[in-house]
Amino acid sequence: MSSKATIVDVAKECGLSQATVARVLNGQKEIQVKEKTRKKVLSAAKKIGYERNILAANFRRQKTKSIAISIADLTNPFFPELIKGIQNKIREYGYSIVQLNNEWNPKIEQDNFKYMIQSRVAGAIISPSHPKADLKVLERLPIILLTNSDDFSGYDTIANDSKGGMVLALERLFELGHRNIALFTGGSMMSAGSSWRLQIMKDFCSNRNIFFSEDLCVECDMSVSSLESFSQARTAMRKFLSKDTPATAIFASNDILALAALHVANEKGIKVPDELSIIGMDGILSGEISYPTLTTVEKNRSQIGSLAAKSLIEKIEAPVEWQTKKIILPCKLIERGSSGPVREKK
Amino acid sequence: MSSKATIVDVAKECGLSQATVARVLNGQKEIQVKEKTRKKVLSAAKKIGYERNILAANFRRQKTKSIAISIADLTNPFFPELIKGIQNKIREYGYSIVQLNNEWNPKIEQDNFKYMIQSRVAGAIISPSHPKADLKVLERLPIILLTNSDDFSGYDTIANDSKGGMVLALERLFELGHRNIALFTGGSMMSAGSSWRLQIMKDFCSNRNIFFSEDLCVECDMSVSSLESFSQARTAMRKFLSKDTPATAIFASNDILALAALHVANEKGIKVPDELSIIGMDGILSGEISYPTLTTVEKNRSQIGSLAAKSLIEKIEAPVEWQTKKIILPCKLIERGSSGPVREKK
DNA sequence: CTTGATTTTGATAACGTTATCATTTTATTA
DNA sequence: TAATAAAATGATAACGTTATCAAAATCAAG
Repeated sequence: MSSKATIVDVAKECGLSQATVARVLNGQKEIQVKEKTRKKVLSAAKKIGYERNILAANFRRQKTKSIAISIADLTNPFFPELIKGIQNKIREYGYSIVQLNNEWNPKIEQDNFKYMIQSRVAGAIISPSHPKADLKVLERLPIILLTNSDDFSGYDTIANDSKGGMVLALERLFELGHRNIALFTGGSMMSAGSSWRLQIMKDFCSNRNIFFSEDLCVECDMSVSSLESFSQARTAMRKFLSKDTPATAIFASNDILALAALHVANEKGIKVPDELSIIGMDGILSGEISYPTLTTVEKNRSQIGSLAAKSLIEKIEAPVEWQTKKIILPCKLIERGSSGPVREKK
Repeated sequence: MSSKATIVDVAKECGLSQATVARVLNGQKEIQVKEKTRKKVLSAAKKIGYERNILAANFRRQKTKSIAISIADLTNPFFPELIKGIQNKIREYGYSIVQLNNEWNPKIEQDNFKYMIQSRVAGAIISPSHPKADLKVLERLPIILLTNSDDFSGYDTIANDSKGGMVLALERLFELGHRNIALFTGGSMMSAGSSWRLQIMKDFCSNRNIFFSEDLCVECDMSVSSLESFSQARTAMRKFLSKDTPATAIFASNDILALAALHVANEKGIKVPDELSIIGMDGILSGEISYPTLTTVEKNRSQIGSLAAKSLIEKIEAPVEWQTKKIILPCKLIERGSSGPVREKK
């Protein structure tokens, strides 16, 4: 009986009607109930050990206060902070999180979408794991996508301005005197071969009239575990160095790649930043504790999470019409130990 | 109407009874229904776009297929892999995850426990954020604790053998010729001042008749963000070095501390491992990509997650009696770049 | 065929809350 | 104080499934 007490039992206990008891106990706005009866109900509830049955409440309302988070891989250092941001925000509104990973598997991702619908989550924050993710199933569900890919026009999206961030890094390197900048990109299913990065690089170099060739460009796969892409990137870096390209700086499209480059540089006795500057992108923990610490273009994941959550809840609770929003947050260049002015080589 | 079709509608559509339709659609064991009617139902369901209402099903059964995960801080590098392990296991059984963080706040933790009860999760995997966490609320709920603290006797627990792991590291250092080993401990609310580590250290040294003094012992707070404890540990390391203690090796009770020591060593031009060996504990990503890479006593978080999930599901679905289990998994010493034989100083 | 056992289907009552009214009590005003 | 408005409470019908039992259809064996 301990966990089975219902509002009916409470009503019996305190001699009030079920309806009144419900009004006191269902945590809604504190409307129309006398202080005296409220106390009566509360003490009766406590006495018989009543615990609210959220299952029944959700069922009756035909909606939950859960929001789903769909991502590829939680061990990607990008996500935990993001989720933390989401969590801290939604706690204020009384929502909770259903965590759905798909391990880059489109089938699982699709199943997760279906689950969202069937379990009547209130909304979802989705980091699509491939560009053609089929969101049609989610038609009526309020969702926010974490992407700035053009493949998802018509949806609400939040993401950092990766392009702007990249330019930020390149400009700073230019300012520091670097005229031979290599580009390390992490292609993934989402970024369609990173071609836009290459384009930005080309534009940047031709605008400033500095040298660039495809030899300065290294590509690695990111649709794998962080460790694996680190390993791939190290191999790529070694190969890159063996070609003796005259780069004085490297811009890497994420911190894992940058740290791999840094690692190999340390290994080969190349002084960073004196002989080689390295700038990454993301702002993960490992970059803050590496030696030297990694200069990076930070994406404020906590802020993205928080904004995504806020936006989503607004959308969920929006009375009628909702204007599709695309939020693009600026990146921030964080200068740490791995970048500096260009110097004469050796 | 699109998302509102119920089994009653499906029944009407195919001219069968509600009960029969339910039998086909509720995903239970495929018992007693003719292939012909099954097909009829399925096609009718598809035709009118029926989506199962898990809310109603859960309500009627008075139970869910969700399991809660309660941890302090998702951005602690320890957890994402753990959760991944859990997720991969429970997917097989059709369960999903409700993610509850408490930011080391006992009040939030307690609220989360209450939420678990009220929302009728099937079970929970809990990493208690302080030793006196009040688990009485969870009385009837199947739970598995991720701890090997003595404060939780009577509960099912799974954890790594930290003590054994520590001895593993010390023994290896001894083998490598180290006779002056410093101890960096990360105290947290959970480990009650790390006194047991100190005890092990003392025992180890006296058994092998090597020098140890409390001067070789450094303590930092871990109940904060990883970055913050990294910073604290760096300060502690600098102070430690300034005392010119003759340590040739450091054992740190977690990787963040070890990486902080490594960082400062790099900074001061101390060659690791030639002049100083460093061994950490946990096996986080940052230690795999640092320079040099970090030797560490690995806790297999993915395995713990997977075992915890398996155990929990067994417990949930156990017919009657359940024998309390305490699982302690051995740690594994992973030798990487930060440890080596002792050498003459300078 | 008939009988009895077995499989398949049907009818219907829950599950515990919230929502909608109707009713009673209390407060306000003339 | 009566009349009216407002606030507080009560009665009761859903919500969409699953579980239980009863009824019908099918099968097996004599």
